[in-house]
Amino acid sequence: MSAKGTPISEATVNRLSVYLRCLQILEREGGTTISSQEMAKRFHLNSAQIRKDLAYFGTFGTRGVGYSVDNLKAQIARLLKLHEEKRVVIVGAGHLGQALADFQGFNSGGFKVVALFDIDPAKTGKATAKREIPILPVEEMDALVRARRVTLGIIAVHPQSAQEVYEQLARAGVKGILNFAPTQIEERPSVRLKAVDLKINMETLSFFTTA
Amino acid sequence: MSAKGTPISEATVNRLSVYLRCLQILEREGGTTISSQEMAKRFHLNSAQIRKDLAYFGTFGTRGVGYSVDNLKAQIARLLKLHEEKRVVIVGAGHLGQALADFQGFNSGGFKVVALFDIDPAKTGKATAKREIPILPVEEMDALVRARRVTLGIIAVHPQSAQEVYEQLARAGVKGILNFAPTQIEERPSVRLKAVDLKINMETLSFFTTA
DNA sequence: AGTTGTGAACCGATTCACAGCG
DNA sequence: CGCTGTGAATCGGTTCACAACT
Repeated sequence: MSAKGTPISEATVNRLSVYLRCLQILEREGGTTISSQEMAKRFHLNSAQIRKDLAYFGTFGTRGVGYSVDNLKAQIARLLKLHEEKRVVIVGAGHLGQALADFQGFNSGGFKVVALFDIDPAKTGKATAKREIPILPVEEMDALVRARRVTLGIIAVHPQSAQEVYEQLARAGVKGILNFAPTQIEERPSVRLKAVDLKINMETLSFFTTA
Repeated sequence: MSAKGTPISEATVNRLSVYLRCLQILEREGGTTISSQEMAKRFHLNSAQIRKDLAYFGTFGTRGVGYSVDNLKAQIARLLKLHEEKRVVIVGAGHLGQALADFQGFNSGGFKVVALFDIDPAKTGKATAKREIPILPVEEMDALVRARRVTLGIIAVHPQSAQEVYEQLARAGVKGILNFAPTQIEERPSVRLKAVDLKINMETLSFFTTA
């Protein structure tokens, strides 16, 4: 069963990403084969859930043996569409935007940050410290997104500008947007939005904190 | 029913935080009373869910009328334990750590970042740009956490050091930790851990992105 | 009349347990 | 024999729909 039968939940996809990371660790350790059981024990996961998550997408294991680390890693990367480089732009070149631009996780394993944008002329014309990613004026965003076929955008601006930046990114043609501004964005159907709301995370942590 | 009957889910608590933000907007607009119905429509929520979420904690509304914006805001803030200032330390004074230290959301509404820590002597001894939060050597962390009764910690270091920082923060006595390092941390029961895994978020976004 | 607070129904996701296969 | 893949059972969270109340 290769894809279109079941609607895949976000929880399942998050776990695929976790599995991918586990497999990378196993590979670095020289492992070649792993069972769902072993993997579950090693990384505090549930073996039935691993098997079920994978089964949504196909059959990747060998009964009586387990999974080939190498192969499963490649398969999951393909499922997550990380097999070919996805280009990313970030809007907002404050500390957060610069941190994200230089973040290893956004510049490896299928992602590449091609530019940062800002309205402040004091920030533009430079490049980030670590990876020397260019910081450009927002006016150039649309053209660059089209020219470089950028598919992902990150919003790292103040909440007041987040909606406007969302529209601009959507118009330019990105397919997915990660929003770090602590505000609710009015969505368009054509662009997938995912919010990383730090304030909500912090407040939830506060709740579960016992005196 | 004030608290101990039902185990509250993280999803419910996340929504409390959302409700709080909505109420702040309503208050700024001068609203004094709101029904779950109106609030749901205004902010794309579900009215039954609002009522049920609140009902886990008590009865806050008036039948036939709705909720007092002011009162409900105060009640939710209390539930989230934001009624008195919670102090926060951040470990890792890279761009991410500095962005978080100066983030408005971590310096208002019940939170206050008291210090950033780093091992790099080139970074310590200074302060952040916007809020002038002091950057100190990690050796001073334990003492400061104890002295200032810091209850929350944020890990903004490289994944290799995350586990060690977790232990240090736990030993110093913080009650909750937000982890930004893209790695699985081995937890202690005494400290609540919440991970904000940017790589996983990005990969999940990639999955749901249609070519 | 209008809205809350809530038991019941529903729905999706997780876990169990085993048949099927290597 | 061991492990995968999966239907069935279970669990938890969301939504419905209405009785209770102002």
